[in-house]
Amino acid sequence: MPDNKYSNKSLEKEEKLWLLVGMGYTAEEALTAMDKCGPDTQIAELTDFIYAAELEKELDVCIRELPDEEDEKSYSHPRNLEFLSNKKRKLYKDEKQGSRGLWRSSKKQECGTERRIYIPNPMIGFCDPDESWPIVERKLPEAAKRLPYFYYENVALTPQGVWSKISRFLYDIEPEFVDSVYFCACARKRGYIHNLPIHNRFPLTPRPPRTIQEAIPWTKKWWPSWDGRTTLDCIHTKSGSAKLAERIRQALEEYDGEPEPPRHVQTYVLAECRKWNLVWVGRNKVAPIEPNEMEMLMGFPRNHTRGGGVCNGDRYTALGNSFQVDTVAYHLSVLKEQFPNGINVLSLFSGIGGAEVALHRLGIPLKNVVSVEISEVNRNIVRGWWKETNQCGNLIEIADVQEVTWDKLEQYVSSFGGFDLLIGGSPCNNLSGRNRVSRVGLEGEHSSLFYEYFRILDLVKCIMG
DNA sequence: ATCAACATGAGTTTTTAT
DNA sequence: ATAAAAACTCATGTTGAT
Repeated sequence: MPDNKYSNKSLEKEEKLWLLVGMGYTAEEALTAMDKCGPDTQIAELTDFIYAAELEKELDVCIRELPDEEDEKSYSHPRNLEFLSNKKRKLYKDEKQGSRGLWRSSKKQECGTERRIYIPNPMIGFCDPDESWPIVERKLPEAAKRLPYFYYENVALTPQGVWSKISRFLYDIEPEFVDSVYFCACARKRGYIHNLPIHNRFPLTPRPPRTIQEAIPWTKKWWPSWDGRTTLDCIHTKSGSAKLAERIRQALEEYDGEPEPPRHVQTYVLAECRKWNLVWVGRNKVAPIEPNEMEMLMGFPRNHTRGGGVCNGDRYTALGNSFQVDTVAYHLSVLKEQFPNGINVLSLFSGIGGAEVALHRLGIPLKNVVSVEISEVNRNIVRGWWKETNQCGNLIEIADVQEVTWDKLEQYVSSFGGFDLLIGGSPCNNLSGRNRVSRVGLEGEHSSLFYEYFRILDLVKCIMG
């Protein structure tokens, strides 16, 4: 019986080894890395180490083959070689900065085993939100059917190979890519990996507005005819500057006497409005949407993130990082008839409680919710909501995913009989297109916390049998 | 097939204000 | 000192033309 597999220190090593082998490394590579890096090294660091070793081996091959190599496009082109050397140096100097892009592209040709993930267009997911029946039949792998229900989320448009890797970890389940613009008035292109049934889904009611004009009607008065937007782009964590709004106002005022500004001014203004999700709040006046409006668009109750010492900057950050509630609730709606007496939830990277709010709005009673969230401000928001909505169940708060250990989980499972749903989206900082500085992929400083999601899912699976 | 032009991001770093 | 505002950014996929 593998009951105590994780409970003592010497066997933690076995878990890490198993994890790394699951990631596609050889046992030899994994053992060497664990040997050299020490027993307390995190998975992301170990993968970086293996990557660096791999790269060095590749480099040696390149250098040896250089005299014969004439092809300009080859990796042994002097410029690329210089790049590789820099990269290698950088990796050894700063192990956090590991980017696997090059490794993937050169490796792919070699073995060609990486399953390609196709992102659908339109990004509608498995079901049309106006129907309860799937538009595609999906075959869930057998292993995935034996797990507790889980739901994982991240940005859809990642660097290459990220989703195929996430999918490989999460039991080869095909991601469901959905743009929340089919549920509300703002875009939100996200991928979801889950083992929930997909028949008999239903949307939250009332259905949220689907256009800017319905969602923020008072902007209609000032909306110029040449701004054809009917929906907003993705809501993110920062808002446009007042200086920009001022520049736009000045650019437009020059043409006040004319029916509309010239083409090039329209193009400039529209590009900035799209980039920063600006709306029309007065004559020639644009402004970023406000936190209350973001709450409404994202499906949260009014003032969900307001008050209790939460400043505006925190509200923008928290809301920009959150689930779109209607979208997630549509996927979770299938749980309602299965759990009429309520569910136990393990919520990782909870943020402002998008999952909890979605379940609550579906009318699914929350029995025990273990909520893991690093930000104190966000934990306060969730706790405030929990009290305000008079929840009958227990809310257990944990600050750091690393504190979620075998012992703690086993204790929860024995006290309330197991988790019915594990839900969460791991950080996308190193995956998002907004990031021009450290979009280094899944192994990045923040995004590698995905492996914590996987670790905890795997623990829950083992504990619950 | 190939290519350029275009659309689109749950961001990070530096400077300024309080 | 900390918080807000402003400045600074590019990989990736689509489209439509040769």
